[in-house]
Amino acid sequence: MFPELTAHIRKFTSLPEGAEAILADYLEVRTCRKKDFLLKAGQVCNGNYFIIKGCCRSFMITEKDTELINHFAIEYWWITDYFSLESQRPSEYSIQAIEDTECVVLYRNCQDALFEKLPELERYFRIISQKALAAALQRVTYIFMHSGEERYEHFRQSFPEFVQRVPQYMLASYLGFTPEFLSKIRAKRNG
Amino acid sequence: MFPELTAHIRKFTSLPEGAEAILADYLEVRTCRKKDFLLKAGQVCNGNYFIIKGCCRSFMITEKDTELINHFAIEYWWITDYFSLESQRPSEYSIQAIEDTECVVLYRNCQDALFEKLPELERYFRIISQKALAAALQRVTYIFMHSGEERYEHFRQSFPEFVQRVPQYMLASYLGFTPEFLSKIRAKRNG
DNA sequence: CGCGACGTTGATTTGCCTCAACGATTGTGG
DNA sequence: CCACAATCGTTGAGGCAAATCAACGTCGCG
Repeated sequence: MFPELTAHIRKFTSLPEGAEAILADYLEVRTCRKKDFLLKAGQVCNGNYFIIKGCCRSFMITEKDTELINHFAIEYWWITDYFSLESQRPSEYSIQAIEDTECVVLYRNCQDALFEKLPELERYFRIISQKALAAALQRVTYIFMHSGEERYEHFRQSFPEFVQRVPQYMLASYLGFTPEFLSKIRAKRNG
Repeated sequence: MFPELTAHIRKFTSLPEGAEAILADYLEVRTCRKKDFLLKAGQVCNGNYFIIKGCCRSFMITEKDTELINHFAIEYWWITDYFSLESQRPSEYSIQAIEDTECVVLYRNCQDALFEKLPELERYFRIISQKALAAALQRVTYIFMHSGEERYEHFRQSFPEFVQRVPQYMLASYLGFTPEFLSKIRAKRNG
């Protein structure tokens, strides 16, 4: 049913016979077009989204009315706001497709029942959350240790294909500086 | 056996009869004095530490030979390096007590067996990891949205008692600026 | 075609760092 | 118990990375 997702789960834990059928009962596929929102700031987040094809971003609006991207997700990544999802309080973030996107949704109101039927998923989400947490902590230290130019260079070398997929102003936002500054970095490299 | 820990677990999930006895089989208490290391950079991290009393920090050494703190933990917080713990590869971080500290240790080589006996712990660690992940992502956006002065002010108001517990140069490191700069912020507030 | 979104470039400003010198406090060995 | 060193915090001068603001070129799309 969801071959990409089950393959991803099996990277981290085993699944019993018949797991696919159970997953099919509790998960949904959702498609959305570029610029559609999976979550709008102010709403309660009610789903966790696993990208099969496409690309999404999570961002918030700053006091100065500019967007600040705190997360991208491409194929085989989950994206959600865990704060809002678990507390069921309004989210400060929006999640938006930046390409036409197809994803598997685990809705919050199905989650507990699914975990009861398939306890291996607790383990799966524990492991990927711990990995994501380690990466997020690492990101903070990386930000403090390196200049904007170094961060861009590092990101470009780590995800060369991804840099082509998103507009520059989004990259700049994710990396924590202005589009003008990114433009100047690029000019210097090529000059 | 570990009343602080079981109370913490029960905040997030239920525990069966006899859970305390099982936990007692798999967990250890460890005490260490100020400046002792729970993990040194270069070693493989083999435990996850739940602080009962005291305070620890996790930090790395930058290229310029200065410390960069990426995490504090006080009473009822877990601290570890999940990257090293799960991959069993050498850690880039050190974890050190900054007060005399007493903690409960879950060693990596006991973890799987314990989770098998007490599957509720998978759920517990999933939930607290997701919360910590949300907080870490939030921290990045907060860093990008606010000046050093605003970050200090926000931290001070959020954790007034904690600001008293740690030396200023550690706070400055955690907040991502120099001790000199923190000193100037404080001078301005009091002036 | 014309408008809005995106990227570029330059001039100016600013938040924070670096370096250096100097008190205050702590702790440690003689 | 004192002397001295090490650690920690403060203050000031000068410098740099990156922001801000503004103007302009280009492309895609309704």
